[in-house]
Amino acid sequence: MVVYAGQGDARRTLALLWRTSAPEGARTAPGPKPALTVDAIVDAAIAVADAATMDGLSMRAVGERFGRTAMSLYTYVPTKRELIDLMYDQAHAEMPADHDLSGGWRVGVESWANELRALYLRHPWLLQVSHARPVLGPHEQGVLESILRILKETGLEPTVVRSVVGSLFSLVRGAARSVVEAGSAAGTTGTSDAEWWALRGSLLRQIVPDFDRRFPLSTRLSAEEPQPSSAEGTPRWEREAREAFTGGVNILLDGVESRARRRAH
Amino acid sequence: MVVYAGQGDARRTLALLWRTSAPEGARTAPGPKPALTVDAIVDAAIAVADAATMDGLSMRAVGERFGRTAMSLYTYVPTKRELIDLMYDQAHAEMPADHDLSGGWRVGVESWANELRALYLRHPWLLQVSHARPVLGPHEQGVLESILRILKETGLEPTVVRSVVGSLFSLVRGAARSVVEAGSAAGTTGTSDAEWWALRGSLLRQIVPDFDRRFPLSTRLSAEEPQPSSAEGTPRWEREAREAFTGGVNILLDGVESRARRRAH
DNA sequence: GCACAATACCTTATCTCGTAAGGAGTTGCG
DNA sequence: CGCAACTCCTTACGAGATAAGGTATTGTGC
Repeated sequence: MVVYAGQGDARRTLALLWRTSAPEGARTAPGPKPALTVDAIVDAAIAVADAATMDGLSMRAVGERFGRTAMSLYTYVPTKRELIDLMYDQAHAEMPADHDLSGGWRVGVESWANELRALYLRHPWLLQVSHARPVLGPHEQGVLESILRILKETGLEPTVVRSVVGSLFSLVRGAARSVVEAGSAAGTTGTSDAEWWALRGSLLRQIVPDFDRRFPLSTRLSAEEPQPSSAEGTPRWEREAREAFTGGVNILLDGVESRARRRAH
Repeated sequence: MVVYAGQGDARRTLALLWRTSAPEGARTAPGPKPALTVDAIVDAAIAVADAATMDGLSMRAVGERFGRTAMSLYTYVPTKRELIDLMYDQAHAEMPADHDLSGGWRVGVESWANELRALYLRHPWLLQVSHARPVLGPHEQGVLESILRILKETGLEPTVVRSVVGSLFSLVRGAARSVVEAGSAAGTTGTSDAEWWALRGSLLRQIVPDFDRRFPLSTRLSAEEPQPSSAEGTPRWEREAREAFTGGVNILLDGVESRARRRAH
């Protein structure tokens, strides 16, 4: 009845994350065998969140995937929060464990970043997982270890590595966020993104007639966007967002490279 | 009864954001005068969110600040979502409009980034505002205009400017996020951050005995953290986080500078 | 001054959530 | 066989957003 706040929770959560509960097949406890597994529940929850966004993720919805009630899940998972932590970590399992370093660390970093970005785009709800505390699960940890393995090649000192890793995570999350936002904005109203922006723009101009005067640089910047007439393949904003992202990563890596060179005489 | 989804909402929201409703004092409508204003409600909501985090932000809680019911707010604001958008934009009004450029663009960018980071730390709930669609309010726009004014000095082409701006926002948000997380993690359990990490670490080592072997680089990196024995002033993680942030910004700006130089022959 | 209509605010009700409490059926072990 | 552990269910509660509709207030036209 009493919830062991903090300590007890942390231990239980960590045990779940690292799946250190089942002692390898030996089942000697009475009572019905569990019909579900934590893994199955986590997968189902991920499917729900992928399909219906984070708002649609309710314990009832997850339970329904198994023809069960919401309450049945509480046998496997203490609260919804822990379930979300598990989902978060599980999603990171999709990242490849090893990165090809034959092309040099710079190529490695770029591919790591692109893969992480793609992961976030596949599971946009990841961006809404509010890390009130670090998750510390195996797969999240694996992603960290991956980038460290790549950056080891640079020979940079730990302080710089920490900065770079943090910056890379920020860039990836930020980039993914803006794509997801643009996509969902377009998706909600049913209009294409071009239409949506046009509508939004004309509305803005209508409501704020002196916009151009008040924000000349913003206006100029968006006016200077390349406007390819063709509308084939991936949407324009998606390509643009990707370019802005790789551009940002590249600028950062320029900085990293100059430091690495400086260090190596 | 029918909500004009998308279009109607967008217009109403934009009108609220830019406060283009009151025609300057001329009130000729019958009925009781409004006792509240949108501004007052937004300020109250910000106060609630500052004090009680985003979870504590309920329409009831905001209404109570005026001795009113939750429903009374709906006269001023269509839904909670719009209220949050208004809060988001209003908070950005705290950013200074002009930045001193006498120290050069590099100093300007750094101070802009630091101020934005400080804003996020003052209002951590900003990080939880899920931009299902861009807000496009005047103050958010002002912040964008500010950084563009600073970056204009670099003379870089628009594509690069876009990348840099996006990267800066990502870095700031990411950095703020990690500080907020660390702080709330320490705050929730009542333990200090040092204790919290120690506890977490020993728990991890207990539950995952082969952690060091599986994640050698992560282990080494955190072992190499500077461990000042003194515990005075700001917490260690806070200073560290700040250093990692300014470090990241600096690395990025190194990249920007090299491009700016390259461009200027 | 008075009826009317617009308006602000309230009460009530609905629906959705997470999850506490307390069964009821299931199953391995002594 | 009976106990005890275990899974899953029904029911219930309280909190939240917000729809519907009622009531009181107040400026305008007669």
